[in-house]
Amino acid sequence: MLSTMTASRRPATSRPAVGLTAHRLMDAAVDAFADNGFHATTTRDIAARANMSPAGVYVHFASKQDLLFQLCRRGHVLALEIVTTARDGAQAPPAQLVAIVSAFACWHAEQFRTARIVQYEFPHLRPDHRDEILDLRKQIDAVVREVLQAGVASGDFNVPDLAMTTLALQSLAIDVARWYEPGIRRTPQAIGTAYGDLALRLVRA
Amino acid sequence: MLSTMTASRRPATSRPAVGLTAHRLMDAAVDAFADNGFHATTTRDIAARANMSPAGVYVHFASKQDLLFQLCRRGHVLALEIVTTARDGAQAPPAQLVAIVSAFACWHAEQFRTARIVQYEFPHLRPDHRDEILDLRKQIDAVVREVLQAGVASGDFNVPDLAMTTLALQSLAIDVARWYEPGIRRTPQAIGTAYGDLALRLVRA
DNA sequence: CCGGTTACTAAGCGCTTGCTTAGTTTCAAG
DNA sequence: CTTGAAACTAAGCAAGCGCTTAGTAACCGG
Repeated sequence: MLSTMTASRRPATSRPAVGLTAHRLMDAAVDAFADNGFHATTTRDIAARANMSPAGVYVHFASKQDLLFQLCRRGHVLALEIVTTARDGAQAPPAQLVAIVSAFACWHAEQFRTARIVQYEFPHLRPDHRDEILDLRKQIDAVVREVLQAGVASGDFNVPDLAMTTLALQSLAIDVARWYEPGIRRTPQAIGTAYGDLALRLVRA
Repeated sequence: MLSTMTASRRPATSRPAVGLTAHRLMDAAVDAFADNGFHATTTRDIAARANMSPAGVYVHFASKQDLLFQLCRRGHVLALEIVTTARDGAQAPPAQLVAIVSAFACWHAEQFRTARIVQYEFPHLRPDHRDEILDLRKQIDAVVREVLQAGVASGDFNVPDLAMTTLALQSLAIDVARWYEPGIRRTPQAIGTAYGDLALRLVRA
């Protein structure tokens, strides 16, 4: 992940990479947007959570919209990475599907604040920004769909409606971000395991 | 449906029931909240969509929050009604489950604007209002859970984790409101049918 | 020591917000 | 016709918004 690389404080070279305070601001914005939604969050609130003055935000981000966009893109890149990594860690389609849904659901619980922005705030982006994000979303969808197709071809899966099942599998994981809250009875890992099992049930021959 | 009863214009008796313009305002607010979210919607926008002056809203509703609350309650009552009606229209647990998930998913597509408010805007209610809504949500959850329990008892279902499966079944239907948009390839009915089938797969022995 | 760049703040500008106020119109009941 | 309640609007208020401006402090290459 590019965006979480060495948060070097005043590095020897004059390249601040992505910046310490920029990260502090992004973290603050994740919390604020996830708690109150994009529109109900004020730039003053974000700044306060990052222990800065309101004007300090604009040193690092062009606008509140821009902050949402960066958060949204970082979150989507991460989500795609999690899904592809899960797939690549298994061989046969059934194991791949379990790994994907399990990891995806687990991430939606563990990082539910980021996930909420990814899933529920991204429609509030400006059209051009939204298009860039939609491309990443299509890539995630493609990973799931291709595993399903491979499973159908190998005879492991029985899927009457490929597109709808692809969507339903993602729905299961995505909706975790809506209902999850920390301190709940299940750990993110337990949720992931349970959902991996449910995913297999949805497609088995 | 109670909310769409005879829109009597200046009725003979002096009882305006629930009011013509009040309904026009609620419909306008549903569209506005669903399109832009609660916080990004202005009272001026709602008023304009209902062909009124901004001040006219406050003849019928105490505040913007109150409008959201009324919408939210009406939507939840309707959702509960749909789920119980679906259950009562079938006898055995498998048929009941298919009916419930099918009707619930179909509703989330057909009335996706209302459903978005029900599912995604209700957390923005004030705590006391939110508690009243949470009670309705628990009733919906109970209907699904009881059908699952009955199916397990009758040997029709195999459900290792009751609470999680109850949640997952609702997730499938709820998430429809997030991705559905009019003009899509599938009709709400087709989505309902497909999701009823998926629901059975999730629980069958 | 200098000149320039970067990170930051205090103050505040222009605008929009939810909502109120004062007043008008409508209309049924007496 | 008169009265009074109800539905509505034009105008606007106080508060809060995103963002800018002007200025300060710290630092770095030369």
